[in-house]
Amino acid sequence: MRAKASREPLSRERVLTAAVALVDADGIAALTMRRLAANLGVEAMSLYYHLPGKDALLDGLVESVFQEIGAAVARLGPQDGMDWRTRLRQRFLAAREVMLRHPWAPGLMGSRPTIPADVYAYYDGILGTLIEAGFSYRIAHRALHAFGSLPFGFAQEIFSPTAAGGNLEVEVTEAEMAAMAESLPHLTAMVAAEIHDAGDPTLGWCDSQVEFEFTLDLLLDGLDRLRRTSV
Amino acid sequence: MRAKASREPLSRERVLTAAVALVDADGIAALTMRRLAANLGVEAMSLYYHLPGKDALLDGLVESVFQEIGAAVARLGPQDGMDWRTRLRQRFLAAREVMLRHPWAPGLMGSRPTIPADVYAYYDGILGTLIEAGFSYRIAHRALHAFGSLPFGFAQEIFSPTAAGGNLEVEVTEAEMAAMAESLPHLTAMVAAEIHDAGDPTLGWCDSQVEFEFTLDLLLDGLDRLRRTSV
DNA sequence: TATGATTACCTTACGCGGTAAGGTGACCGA
DNA sequence: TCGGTCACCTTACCGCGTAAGGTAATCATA
Repeated sequence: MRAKASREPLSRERVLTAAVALVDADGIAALTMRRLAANLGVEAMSLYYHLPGKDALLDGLVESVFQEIGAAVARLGPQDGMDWRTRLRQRFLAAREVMLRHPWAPGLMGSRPTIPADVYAYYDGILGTLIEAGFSYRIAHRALHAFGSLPFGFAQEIFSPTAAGGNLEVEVTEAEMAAMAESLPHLTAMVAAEIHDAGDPTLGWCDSQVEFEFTLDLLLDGLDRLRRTSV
Repeated sequence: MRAKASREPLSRERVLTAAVALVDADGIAALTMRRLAANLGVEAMSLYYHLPGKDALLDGLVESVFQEIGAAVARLGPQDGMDWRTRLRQRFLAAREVMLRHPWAPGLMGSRPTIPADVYAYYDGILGTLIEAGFSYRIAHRALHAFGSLPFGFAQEIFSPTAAGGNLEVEVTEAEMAAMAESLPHLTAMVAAEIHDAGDPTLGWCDSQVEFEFTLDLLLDGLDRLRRTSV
């Protein structure tokens, strides 16, 4: 603790923390060098002393999220006795909780051209679990692909209203409803059958915890069956 | 055919066609109003007569891709005799061929806040196939979510090098390789076991036709099993 | 045939974005 | 004491999307 720290000096870490806070609060579009600097009580160009540029800032954001996932997974503790399904399930669900705190993360990750080093380590752990469970490398490799974005705690929905903060509330008149029922008979029937009474606003469009776990288990079941038949 | 068309007039369609061509050639980042206009032999502001703005242009790009998918699916012809699995499989694979022609499309779709109307119609067809096959609306609904991006012909990979045209060729020294083997034992073992000798450059990272079909069949198998047991 | 409206495109200009270049003062080891 | 490094700032540039308004050709109508 400094005696008279008239202002705490900047650092890559402080910049990234502020950036995460800014994006959590106002969305990814609000993240500009000038605005981030202002939030830190500094001029825009000062950020360049700690980060090479905007791209590095975005990469740093992704890095932060993965560190948060890493910490969440670490908090699960040792999982020696568990079977592979439970272990992967816990991992993915832990990651999901992190993503729910940062709805902008999926979209950002998808738009980044580089893969953070942490991700490789993360995947290595998943792969280790699969191999240990008796999967061949070939099947394990395909399993990783099949999982897609589940290891990161979200099911990738193509159009995620959260991305741009768009309003989900679409106003539908009665006439439009009737037209919809005609042109989209199955969808309207499904909505009617499900009613799908709102509730938990989660990640993407309609991506609730239930959907997430359904997909997860569907894949885990299928893989387990493969494992038992083909060794 | 006009007698002396000194210059074919612009139109929303012509603009979108040029935009698709531009993005196919130079990537999504190269799509600016000025550059697109220049390609059409016109000033930037002239585009605004045919499109409200850049967002509408991007929406138009997505729309174009979906129309291409629609056309590809239509070319499959009537599928009356087929079972549901084959029908969905054909649909998804047809969509995939379109996506392979436009590698920028997945990323663009993911970043758009709105859902084109065509998509609803497309999903309605898929849903109809599922219901006809005997699925309940509940399971069919979950199946739609489980499919994720497969109906659009791509498996969503989190980090797609195609998005920003990043170079995949990572140079790895021998020392780095050794360090990797230590920190990522399973991944290096898998790569060694698979060798995975390059070949077909497709959509995302390592997303080859084989991976795509593996995931697809894994989900279809799992759903079929659900269908037989629960109904 | 004259004229006013409409169409399709252009000119100018603004604010905001990232960032290159180069300063400036505080601190620090020699 | 004094050069050097550190941490931050000032200024400026270019490219972006686009608001506001202009203009020439075309067309409908009287």
